[in-house]
Amino acid sequence: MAERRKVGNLLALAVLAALVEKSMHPYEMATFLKARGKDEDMPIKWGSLYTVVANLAKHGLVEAVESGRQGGRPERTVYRVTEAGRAELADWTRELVATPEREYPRFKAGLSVLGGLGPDEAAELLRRRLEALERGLAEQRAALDAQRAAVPRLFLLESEYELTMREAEAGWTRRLLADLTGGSFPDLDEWRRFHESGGV
Amino acid sequence: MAERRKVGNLLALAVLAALVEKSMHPYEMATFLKARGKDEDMPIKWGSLYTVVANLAKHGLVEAVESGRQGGRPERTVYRVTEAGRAELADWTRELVATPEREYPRFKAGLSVLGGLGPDEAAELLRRRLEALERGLAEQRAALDAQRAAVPRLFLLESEYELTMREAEAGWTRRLLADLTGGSFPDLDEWRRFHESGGV
DNA sequence: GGCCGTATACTCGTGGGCGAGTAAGGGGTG
DNA sequence: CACCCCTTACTCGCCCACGAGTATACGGCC
Repeated sequence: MAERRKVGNLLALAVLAALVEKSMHPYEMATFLKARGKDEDMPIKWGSLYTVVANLAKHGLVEAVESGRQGGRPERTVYRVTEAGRAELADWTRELVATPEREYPRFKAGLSVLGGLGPDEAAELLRRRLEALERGLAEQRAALDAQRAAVPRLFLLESEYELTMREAEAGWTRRLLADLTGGSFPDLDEWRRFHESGGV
Repeated sequence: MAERRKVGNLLALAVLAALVEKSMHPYEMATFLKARGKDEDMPIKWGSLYTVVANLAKHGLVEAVESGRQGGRPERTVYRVTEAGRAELADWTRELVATPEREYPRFKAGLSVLGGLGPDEAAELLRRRLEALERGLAEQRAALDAQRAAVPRLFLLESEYELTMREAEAGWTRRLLADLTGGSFPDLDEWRRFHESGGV
């Protein structure tokens, strides 16, 4: 296949996107990306920033442009995105948007081992999840509405998307819970018996 | 905070769940888990299996029970789950089910840098995603229906959940696409102009 | 009966990710 | 004017994940 991405960490995507707007030194990227709230969109670990920038440089996607020092502060290296970097950013974006990838949410892993617990505990856990989910939803909805006035929709797509997905999850959980407590879940007794005998 | 999980890799969760059913040696776990299709539920890399089992052993969650050889084959070490292992499995399951965690689907990352592309290309990419999504949905629905007859619902929850989420994603994408092509997306012209001037 | 492909069963090296550590300037306060 | 803490700006080193490699045996086919 088309050889794997030179730098796979999504933090690299954020860095490229930032450098397209303006050249920066790493620490500035961090504040810039935090201000933009990009760390809400991707699993960003700031400890990886310098490694990632170095890797981008190694592969010619960014390049050092200036390396001055101000006062006695540690030296700062300002980076600029290269043509190859722009191309990589565009290509990567295309891939991320056009190609749905198999995702592995942790909840799915949890569901797949849920049988090990009893049905009553399972229901209780789902209730807890649903509550947390609904609290979060209220917050997200409020935050989105607040931003709608100030920010163009283009920059709210991620939040819109996440909100929609969370709503779907809450809906599914609510239905499952109803089946479980309403008794319309099949083989409930078998599950309970199996667990009470094989369990702890 | 309650100190991080001893072994964090989700493959460890699958291994624990397998060993609760019966003691096994690592290679057998792999075939067992593949047969159960657990690699659909979690991002499992088989290259990590031996590392993960060793780590579980190191932390006392599983223990070696027998280490014989059959014929001239390489030595096989059979592992059994310990009491601590059972407890960890139950606790981990509870956490995964009851606590919604902030997830970072790659599509979200893609959306967050979509502005870098023009609106026309964006629409085209979304169209491609939607098509792929719908193809996948048809398959998943068929597979689920086929299993409904043979497998208790308890073991189909992960698939049900995933199906629901994918449907929600397809729905959102479809609506966004309609807004984009129907002209009801705000600031479309600004976006286009910005891109045509600042772009390549 | 010899050959080959596939299943069995691991081993190992590298490379990246990430947390924790470091160190100097600035500015506010008593 | 001395102290201290927060911000700026990185550096380092461990550890784990994972891909690629290895080695034997069994079964089937010609």
